[in-house]
Amino acid sequence: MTFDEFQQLVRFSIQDIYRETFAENRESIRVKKEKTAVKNLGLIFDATLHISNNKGFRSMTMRDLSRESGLSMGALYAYFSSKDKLLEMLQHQRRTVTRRILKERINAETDPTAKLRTAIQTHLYLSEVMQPWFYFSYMEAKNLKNSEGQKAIASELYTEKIIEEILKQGKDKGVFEISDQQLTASIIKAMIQDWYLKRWKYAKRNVSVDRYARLVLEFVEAFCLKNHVSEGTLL
Amino acid sequence: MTFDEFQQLVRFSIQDIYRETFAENRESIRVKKEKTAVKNLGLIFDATLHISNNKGFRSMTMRDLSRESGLSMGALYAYFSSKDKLLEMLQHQRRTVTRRILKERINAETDPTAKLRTAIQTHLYLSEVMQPWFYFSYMEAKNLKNSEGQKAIASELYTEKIIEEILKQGKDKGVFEISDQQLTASIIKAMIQDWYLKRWKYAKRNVSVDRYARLVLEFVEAFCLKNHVSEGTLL
DNA sequence: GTCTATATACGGATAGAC
DNA sequence: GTCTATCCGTATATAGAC
Repeated sequence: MTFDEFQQLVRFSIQDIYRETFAENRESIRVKKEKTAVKNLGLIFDATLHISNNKGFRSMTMRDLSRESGLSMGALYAYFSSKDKLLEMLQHQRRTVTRRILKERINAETDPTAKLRTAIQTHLYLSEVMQPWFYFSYMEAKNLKNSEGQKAIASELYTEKIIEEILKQGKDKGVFEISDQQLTASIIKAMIQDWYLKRWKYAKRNVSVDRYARLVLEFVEAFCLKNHVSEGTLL
Repeated sequence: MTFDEFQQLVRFSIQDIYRETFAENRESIRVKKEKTAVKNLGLIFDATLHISNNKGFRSMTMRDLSRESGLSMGALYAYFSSKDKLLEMLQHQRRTVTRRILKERINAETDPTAKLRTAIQTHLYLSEVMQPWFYFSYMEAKNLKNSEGQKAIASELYTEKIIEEILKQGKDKGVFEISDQQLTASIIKAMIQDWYLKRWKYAKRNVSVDRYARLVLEFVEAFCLKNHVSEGTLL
């Protein structure tokens, strides 16, 4: 699977996220006309991610957000009740979408090597489409209050657990040779995360997501595959 | 080299950092008695790292810092002229120490495999001793203003460059088999960083830094070493 | 539905006593 | 060298006009 194929296959757009957000928050959002609401949620989210990812969510003032989104302070509060709620909404949407698509794609595969490859690629491709969201989620996770903070931790462990399970299956079937699935899964996750955490670096160097994915897979393959012969088996 | 050996070998303590900070900022620090100043810088840095790493530097108020450090607001400003300057001091010290020790340890080795092993271990061990500092540096990098922001980026690229150079040497000597040193170095760096970025996770699971280092080395070895035979060569 | 204007509080920084 | 008290700008959030 390449990034292009992924996009054709999954066919989801950031627009869908705005629509979904509106649907899930009909009660609290004071604007009732869907078309307006979805459009403005888009402006708000885009502006929030843009400003926050440059100087931090806490440093972004409501005046900043008002200026960049083109909506007045008053109008902004028709979409969320507080700045913290806005943070929660962004975090929630990112989590929901990730889980749904990851699950969907991995379940489409059967054998461990294919599952592992798909998990890694899908996660990378997803983070490519939603890079600002993933970066934001990671960087602002610790700024969340209690219950939301718990969800952020759970989310971090969620994808790791998925990889761990796949490694375990492969080990049981005798395909993988690993001593510690959990730690191995953690490290694989770290490699995946670097893609959206250091996006600026890779962009500057013209490293495409496909090239990055290939190298991660080569790394993982070299480490996990039994009787690994140079390359190709996992790719 | 194990973590214990590293500590014996390097013999540096966080106390040294406080002393160094005082020495480098004699002019701007209004407190002139070394003993008092070093003690209070310790209290200030510890409190800043503790609070910031839990809810972000921007969210930490001077009142928070005053409470946790045990110094009054007025006293705090005898050690730095503004909250931003405090951020800069922390970033600067972390960078300086890292560079000095990394350079020192790597230059002590000659052949590429030993250099690579030492680079990875030293970085991990350093980040173990100074975990709060490394975490802070990473998370607050984007909150820095222009010139300091540039330094943060340069610092990110610095260690990566070190690894890249080692990989290149090894490739030239025919020891490593890698197609893209730069991207490989990036990924190795990502694995190293995960150790201090997800410290809470590894602590909870009782993963020691030695165990983590071993796995990273196994990963790297599996990928880089020519005619890799199961294990042992790089370890 | 969206705007402007403003209430209210909180944060960084300092003055001046001890 | 350190403290308390306070100044003043700025931030979030809302009231009320349009």
